[in-house]
Amino acid sequence: MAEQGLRSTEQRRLIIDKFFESAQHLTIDELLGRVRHEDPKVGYATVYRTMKMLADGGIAHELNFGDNATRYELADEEAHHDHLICQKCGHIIEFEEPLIEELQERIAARYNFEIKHHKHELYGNCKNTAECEQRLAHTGDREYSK
Amino acid sequence: MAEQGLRSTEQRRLIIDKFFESAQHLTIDELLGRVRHEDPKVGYATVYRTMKMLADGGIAHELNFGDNATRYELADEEAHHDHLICQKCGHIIEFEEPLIEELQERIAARYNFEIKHHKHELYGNCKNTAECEQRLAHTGDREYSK
DNA sequence: TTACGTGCAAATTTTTTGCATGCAC
DNA sequence: GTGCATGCAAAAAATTTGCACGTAA
Repeated sequence: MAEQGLRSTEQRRLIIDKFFESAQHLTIDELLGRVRHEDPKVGYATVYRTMKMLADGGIAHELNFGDNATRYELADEEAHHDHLICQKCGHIIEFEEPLIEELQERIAARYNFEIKHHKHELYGNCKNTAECEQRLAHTGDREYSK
Repeated sequence: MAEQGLRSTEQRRLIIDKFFESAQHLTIDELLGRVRHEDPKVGYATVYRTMKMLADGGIAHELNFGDNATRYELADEEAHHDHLICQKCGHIIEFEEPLIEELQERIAARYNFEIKHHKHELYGNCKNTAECEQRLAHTGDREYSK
């Protein structure tokens, strides 16, 4: 695990477990909710600190979809993906498109620029309204709101 | 101008003027700085409210490049563009790439999704280090910091 | 005149920090 | 035992809001 001068504490293990096992794209609130299910005494600061740690270490990515809530997803060394975000139900779909990645590189070259990372987010609506409304209803997914 | 039940006040005129004439991508702080050059009594709230108004009206776009500072740019009915952001000097380059837009639509179709808008940001560094450092030095561009 | 806009300060919201105490090593 | 980690509460930082007063229409 993460033994680069980092301590393996009860809380960190719990937070990381919940993060790994979860359906992706959790907010701090959602994550803390799940953590507190198991140990109600864990504080916000610890979750913030732990996730920052994972993000710094490249294990997690910070996401921000414009609803003032930072989300985290598990980083995947192999493949990069981007996101479709439904603005009605909040559903997030991941996509990969090598052609776009290649075009990006071409654009960077055009402007004499070196890309370190990128963010490509498509906002809109699910066309399958039934599924969308259903997801909207059962927002018990969140499990936690202050 | 904007006569849909909106009043044309001294402050709004000043803020909008400064916004329009500026080199794009201003933060609220930068914008307020320029406004206060002319009228030191203008408050944050007015700038926030005015820019929110422009954004709602589709005249300005809100941007967020991950340094906790919302930026605004003039919206262009005609052409959509995306951004390259240098993480050293903060320089922002705009680009257009119809092929990417088309690929996006294809992706949306694949997932039965309707795109309303999107965000495509390439983060990295200027390869022309000289220009980059120079920009970094002359950050008097900001003109205002609390 | 009359309602909308402004400035100020206080309230919110999200995230970070300081510090005494606790626990991993 | 020693120092990093935690929890709490306070601090920051960005944005929003309430309210008395000003002003465009």
